[in-house]
Amino acid sequence: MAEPTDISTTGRTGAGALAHRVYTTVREQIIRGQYPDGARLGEERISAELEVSRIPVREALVRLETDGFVISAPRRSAVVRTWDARSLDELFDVRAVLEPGAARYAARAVARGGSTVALERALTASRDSVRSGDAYLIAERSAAFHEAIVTTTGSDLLMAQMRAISGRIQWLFFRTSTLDVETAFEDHSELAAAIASGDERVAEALTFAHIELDRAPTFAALGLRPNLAAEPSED
Amino acid sequence: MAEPTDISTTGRTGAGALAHRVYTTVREQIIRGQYPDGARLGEERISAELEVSRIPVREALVRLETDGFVISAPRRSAVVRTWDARSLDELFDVRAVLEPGAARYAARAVARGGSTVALERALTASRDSVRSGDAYLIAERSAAFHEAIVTTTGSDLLMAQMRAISGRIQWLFFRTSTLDVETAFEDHSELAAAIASGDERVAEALTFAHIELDRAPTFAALGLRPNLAAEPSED
DNA sequence: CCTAGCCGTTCTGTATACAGTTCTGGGGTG
DNA sequence: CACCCCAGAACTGTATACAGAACGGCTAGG
Repeated sequence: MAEPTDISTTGRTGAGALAHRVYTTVREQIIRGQYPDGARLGEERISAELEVSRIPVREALVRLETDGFVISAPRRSAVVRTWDARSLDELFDVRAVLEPGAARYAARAVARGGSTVALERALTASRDSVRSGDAYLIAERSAAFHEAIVTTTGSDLLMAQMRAISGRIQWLFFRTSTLDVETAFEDHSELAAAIASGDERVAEALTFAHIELDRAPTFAALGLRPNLAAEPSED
Repeated sequence: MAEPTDISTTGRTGAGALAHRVYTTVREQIIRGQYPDGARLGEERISAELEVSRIPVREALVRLETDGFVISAPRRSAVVRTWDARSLDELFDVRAVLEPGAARYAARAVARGGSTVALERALTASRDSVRSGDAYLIAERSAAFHEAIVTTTGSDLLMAQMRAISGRIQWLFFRTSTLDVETAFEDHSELAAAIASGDERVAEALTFAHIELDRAPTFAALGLRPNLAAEPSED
């Protein structure tokens, strides 16, 4: 069963299908690291590769920019985004704000009779991916689980906010797939249970901890150092 | 002193200027309520009115959709968004998650030596707008103040998250300009002081209270009832 | 050998054109 | 009188075309 691709155009052939296909293709290639960091993504080249005109490519590039995969300046080619410690810290900061709050609302929604099927399905899919050992799939499903938490809140707007960073999260998970995926899955399992229990504070706290405890290992795996402006650096 | 319009294209003539102009124009018209709710925004009609081709109009409509001003389905004209109690509640939910967190990071940034000039400037501009009595200006400056809190964090990503809902906030402020703007300004003043003091918890708590205490009056001013799913409705 | 300025190439920004789909109004029928 | 069907109109999705700006290499000068 094809899950709705949320974005304006579903996967079916027809309206917006081309832009969507371009978006999906380039997005996966970037996540997989097929393009070197900072690679230029000329509209014409992409349109030639995927055999569409430049119009759908333009629309895809706009979405890729809002998703943080490329950076584009006026009159200049879009380039694959390069990540530094600061951007990564910002991502964790936003996650630390958004996801715990979402978990809180999710628990509240469950306590009020909301469904947890999305959460359970995402957890199951995540478990299967771990067993498969496919790093890309694991990253995709893991990011999808975090999205499912927000889905459980039932808020479209919160979901939109989450989607805005979900791509970055998936990218991150793929790049840090050397980390212990088993433990990560157990964390997710606990998290889902907490939300399903309906306890807002536990769900919120656990989500916050899950994210913050992942910050240091992620930086380590990427060979970066957290930009803790707290300690005055002696540069 | 033209403040940088943040988005890819600055206000200056040149690249992206047309799309930006279309975006700004239509956006203001929607906020001011020039279009009836649900009005259809045909690409061709807009392009004719503003004397540009459909291409910049398309790009503007995409941005207007992400900002929540219009809703568009494939092969159908974009329509001005109609707001209901649920969407409004979702907006307040997201604000209650995002803005307190932002205030916390803002206070932290200040405590670590970050600048508060953006905050102070926004506060001053807000005060001036209140004195002017121009409802649109008040709404604009008030929304800008909330953005300034996020600016103070120094996080581009957090700022992007805030911008995604900033338009909705401005729309809301304009529609509820019957509320006591003096009190709102005093709230903002307190908020700025709390952030400037560098106390994370106070800044966070005050922001949360400011938002939540505004929820009920906003609904009342719009003639809606909060969608408190807590109480089982007898429909 | 290195640096600065100029020119060609490449690419984006925008306009125009066409095909397919959706909406709307009128006419016909139960 | 109400409902359904159909044809024309309107609109979006996509392709192609052209103008102007940015980038890269080449040449000239120190």
